[in-house]
Amino acid sequence: MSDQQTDPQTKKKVDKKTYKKTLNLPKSAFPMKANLVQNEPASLKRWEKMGLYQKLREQGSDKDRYVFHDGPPYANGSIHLGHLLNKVLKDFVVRTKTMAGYDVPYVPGWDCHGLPIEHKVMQELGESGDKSGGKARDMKPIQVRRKCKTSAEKFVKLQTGQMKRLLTVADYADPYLTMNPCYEGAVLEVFADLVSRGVVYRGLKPVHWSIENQTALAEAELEHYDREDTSVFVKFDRVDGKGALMIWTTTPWTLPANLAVAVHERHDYGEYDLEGQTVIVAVDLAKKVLKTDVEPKKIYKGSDLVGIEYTHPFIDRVSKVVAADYVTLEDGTGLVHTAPGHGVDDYQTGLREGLDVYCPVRDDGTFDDTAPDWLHGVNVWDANGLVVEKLRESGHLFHAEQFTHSYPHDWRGKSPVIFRATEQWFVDVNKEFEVNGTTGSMRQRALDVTATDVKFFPEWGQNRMRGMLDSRPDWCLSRQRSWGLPIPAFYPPEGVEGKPLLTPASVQAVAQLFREKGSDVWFLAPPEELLTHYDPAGDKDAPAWVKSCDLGKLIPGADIFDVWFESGSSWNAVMRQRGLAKPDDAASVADLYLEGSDQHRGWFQLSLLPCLGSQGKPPFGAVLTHGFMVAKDGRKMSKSGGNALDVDVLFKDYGADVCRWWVSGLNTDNDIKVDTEFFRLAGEEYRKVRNTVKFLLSNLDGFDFKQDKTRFEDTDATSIDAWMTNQIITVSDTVLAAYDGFQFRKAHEALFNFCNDTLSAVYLTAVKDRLYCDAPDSPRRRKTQSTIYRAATTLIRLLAPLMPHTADEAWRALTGDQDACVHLLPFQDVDCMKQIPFSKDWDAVMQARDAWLKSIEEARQAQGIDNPLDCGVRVPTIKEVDCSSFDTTDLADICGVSRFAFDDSLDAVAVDDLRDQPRCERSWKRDVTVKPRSDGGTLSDRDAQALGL
RNA sequence: GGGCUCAUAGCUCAGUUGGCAGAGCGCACCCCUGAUAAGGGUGAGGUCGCAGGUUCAAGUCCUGCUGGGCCCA
Repeated sequence: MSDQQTDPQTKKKVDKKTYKKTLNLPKSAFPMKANLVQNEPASLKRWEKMGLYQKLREQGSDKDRYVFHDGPPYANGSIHLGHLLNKVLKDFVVRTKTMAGYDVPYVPGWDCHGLPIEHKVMQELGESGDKSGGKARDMKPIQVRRKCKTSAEKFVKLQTGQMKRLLTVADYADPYLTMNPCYEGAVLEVFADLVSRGVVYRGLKPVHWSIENQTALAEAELEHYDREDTSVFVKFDRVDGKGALMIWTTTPWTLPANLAVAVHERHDYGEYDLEGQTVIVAVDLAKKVLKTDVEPKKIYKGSDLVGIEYTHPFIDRVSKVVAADYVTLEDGTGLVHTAPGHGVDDYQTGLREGLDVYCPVRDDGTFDDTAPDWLHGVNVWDANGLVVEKLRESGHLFHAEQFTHSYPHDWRGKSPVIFRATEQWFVDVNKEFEVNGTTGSMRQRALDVTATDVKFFPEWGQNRMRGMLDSRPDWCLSRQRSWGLPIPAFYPPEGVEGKPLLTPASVQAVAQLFREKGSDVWFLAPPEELLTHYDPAGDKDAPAWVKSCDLGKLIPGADIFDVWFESGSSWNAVMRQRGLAKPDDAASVADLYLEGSDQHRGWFQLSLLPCLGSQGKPPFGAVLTHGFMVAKDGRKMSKSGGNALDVDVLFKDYGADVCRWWVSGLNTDNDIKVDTEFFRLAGEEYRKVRNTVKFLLSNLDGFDFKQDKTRFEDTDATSIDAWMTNQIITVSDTVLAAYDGFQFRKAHEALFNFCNDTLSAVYLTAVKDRLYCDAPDSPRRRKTQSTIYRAATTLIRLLAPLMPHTADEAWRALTGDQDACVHLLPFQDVDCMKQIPFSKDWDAVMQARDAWLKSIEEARQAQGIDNPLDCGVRVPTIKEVDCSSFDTTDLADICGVSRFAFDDSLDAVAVDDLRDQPRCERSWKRDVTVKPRSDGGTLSDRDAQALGL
């Protein structure tokens, strides 16, 4: 623009520009645009280069330790939203406890063994076969295990990258993997402790059994196809001669193993006349079963029937009616044939009622010699017809029909499977044992610590845990698979009778070997080598046969552990082994476990039981749980439902700090609704916070806190800066208390309101005038900058656990030091700010401000005044407040007007139109001191002074 | 079917021991243009899932129901 211009319009613009150059406008290297997608990976690299995790450990060496233990996700697939939530919450804990002054080592881990990996590997190999030869089903366990290990390693690597991308701080250089030799050894040591307590036993349990492959199958190895079977209605004669009980079954071959009839205590049952005999059937099913409209002669509750005795239709045996709450009125007769050796429900009922787990069917699917003669050696499918014929002959068959239903089949052989009781290893949860001078069963100990020693967040976790402990059966530890930790049992050679070898010493011996060589050795080495560290002569617990037997003749068991036993021993395999646990005399091994609420039954309970068995105390002092992700409509989220969000896409679209900010704002106690819209909203909040931080920083340009900070005098108690300082103290106290109680949402809310309202809408808007227009080094401006500095240092540190990249970026801008790192610092100590005088009258003044603003708005609308700076206000004095001690410039600034005065004669706010008053060309205020100055401009005293006029 | 749990403004949620329904976002209207892909002000919005009950008084306590979620069966 040319200086030659003489047009008055243009000249005015030139003048404006001239004054603009004299202002102290905000200036900062901290950009408004975050560009998280590019800049977050750079932060990651910076932290890795400086060795942040190691530095924190060095700094923490003299601090109290907070023992937080990571539960291992399964090393399969990419991380999903549930992992994102879980890992971010854990990182909040790690970072807030660290900044609160604790040493918080945090070892991430992965669950590497187990069926899902083995299943997937088998499927991948199944059809085409492996290059090294042989199809999946012909592969040896060791070959399968090698494939599984490779798969687990691949996903550990993938997930590590994703978790790092979430900006979580953890010992990623040395994570724990449940398949590592030292981990495996440590699990067996826990097992050895349980063996020494006498709670490990071998018993019967029904499992899905493939007759074709003569093996147990897991749920995931089943495929369901339609199959035609004979369903039968059978009459069981009552011992008291008062008629019969009518049962229904689709598996007549299981009738030889019938040991009970189950009814529901609350259902109604009726006595009906049937072909001259009295039969009992559920009232609601009578018409369907009996195909008549007859009314019952008498009606009973199920509970009335419990205890009635009946005789087996073709075996000389008397059994009883029992109660079971799984009995429904959808199919059958409401009276359920119960064979504990052939069904899971039946088994549970049998356990409760003290029935035998009777299974007359052998591995090959044929009946053994405990079954009636006419069934010996007959396979179960052929037995169906024989049983029906037998019932028909004896008059116990009421009705039989062909019927098609969905039935489980072996996923490899495609043949139908059966339920069959097999021998498995169990932990007895009711057997009392002694440890550390206390006596009690695992169940009782678990209930006791749940009731008194362990804290639950939210509190209802306690009820949930108790309910599950109350009803849990013995823990079945064994699985018939390849990819897992072998149960180190040895069986006697053929021809030798005796219990398997499984003693504390023998388990310890194998533990030592696994530590040295890994559990693969179980599948490779001969038994005498597996027992290298074992001395039968020195083992008082060893079965007699072992002492006189060549160790090389022993038969190593083929079972592996339930993976839950492995992850449930992590308190030992990770925390104790690495010296990270609380002291031995502490009430728990770790302070905190934090997982989804599904883990009440899973990892929490299955860590609690082994730890109580081994150590006599719980693994955790507190249990923190979060809910599950659901779609926007509150429905379950799933890949197959097509409503799942991909975390990699979220990183790309929003960045980790925005995702983390979103998590911090959630109520995680219950279900969590997810939608991309919510990430967009979190992004908008993030920008608000970021921009507030930017504005703080940009008004500290050229300000050095050490040199330029201003002392507050007693008379400053009513200054706007004193008010702001008090707000800083309040938000710090609020947020730190929230962090301490894991209430991240509360911290999020307090931080957002602090940025959005306290800083942006009130304080920063009010002090803009003095920051821009006062002389750069004026005491008033320096006092405000001192306050802004205190706000920045406090706020950035409080934000650091939630948005580590952004806080770090802001911290480097604040200090001007590119090597500074906020994550090595504690939270700002605000106690020193409490020295600054503060007037309690501010509460009343700020409350009055709301009313003042409302009046100003109304007056502006009524009088057609656009700009609030064209207003002056006079307000009544506030009751119980020494109004004269307040600076009217501060009060004008918090209202955004040019003039402010208290006027005792008023009873309402008076708003004056100042448009006819001179306006300062520099500050745009219509102050009483505005007049023409020597430079030709019209300025207020303050502005003239700032310019040296 | 059972255990635990949830339902408050369009959205996300606060609502201690019963005592006049709150916040943020969004929306509407307005201002500012010296935080500018920013900033500020004002305002509208709710039969507290449904039906009973206890009480002077219920979002809050009790019972039942409906619809979600986790874990079991």
